[in-house]
Amino acid sequence: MSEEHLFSISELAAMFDISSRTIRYYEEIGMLSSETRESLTKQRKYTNQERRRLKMILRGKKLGFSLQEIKEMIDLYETNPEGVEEKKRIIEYADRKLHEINEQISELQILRDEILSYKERYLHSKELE
Amino acid sequence: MSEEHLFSISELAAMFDISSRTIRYYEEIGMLSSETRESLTKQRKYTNQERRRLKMILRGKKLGFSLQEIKEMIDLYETNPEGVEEKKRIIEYADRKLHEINEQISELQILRDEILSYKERYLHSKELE
DNA sequence: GGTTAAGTCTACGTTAACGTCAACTAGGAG
DNA sequence: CTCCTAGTTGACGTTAACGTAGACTTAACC
Repeated sequence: MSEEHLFSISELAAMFDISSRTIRYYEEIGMLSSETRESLTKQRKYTNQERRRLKMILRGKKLGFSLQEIKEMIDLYETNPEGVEEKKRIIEYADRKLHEINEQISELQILRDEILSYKERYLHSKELE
Repeated sequence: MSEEHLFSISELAAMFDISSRTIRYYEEIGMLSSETRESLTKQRKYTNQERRRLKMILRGKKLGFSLQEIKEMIDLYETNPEGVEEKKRIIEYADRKLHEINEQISELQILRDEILSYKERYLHSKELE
């Protein structure tokens, strides 16, 4: 519809501060598709859709998930399921992930509080100043 | 002081559901010390202190930190610093980590909300039932 | 006293997630 | 036409975080 801007590989790389190789690697393992190749040049072109996908991947990485886990999540996210069985499977997967994430959040909060109280104890020991 | 129970390597491994090799590896790279070796047998023995250290390492891993990052944090945690300069350095490090952790928490919350709303949309599409 | 269990050390193997390099192509800029 | 830039496809290299296998020791059990 809209005049969709297409990104080159190095544009995307610069945008997210990663290497082109990384992007090609994600394609290699099926996490990104460069549907749109400049037919003559064979150069990869990325849509906004693909850019968002990449962003999701990188967020996942920042959160400590492996590329495989991220792939599962995104694939699920983009599949629309056939039949009740698969729907159930997806819901269960989502619930498992939600549980994981909640645990991760509360452990991070604990860690944060530990660091905070450590820092406080630390600031109040003025022997050296 | 107290009759401290000493753990064997496989006790610890079972306790945290990891391999003995993993524990030896952590020692190899200086993240764990088996101070106390059974002098005759040369077998590693771990104190409660070491057990807690291991627990911290595994928590760090669950949260997506690399062993190196975890090492830095724990080392800092267990160092008591010499001089004002080092104190400042440690406080700054703590603040950076706190910032990182807060970001990670809020990104996880966003991810959680996304999954939740995805799941909701999903549950309310009854076409297939 | 022979076997089994638990541990030790050395050392090579493995997987994920890229880095790096070489050889090639296609499109402008001068 | 020549050079430069940006991109392409192999293919081999690298690092973290262990796995695995072999050869040996010590304690324990029958």
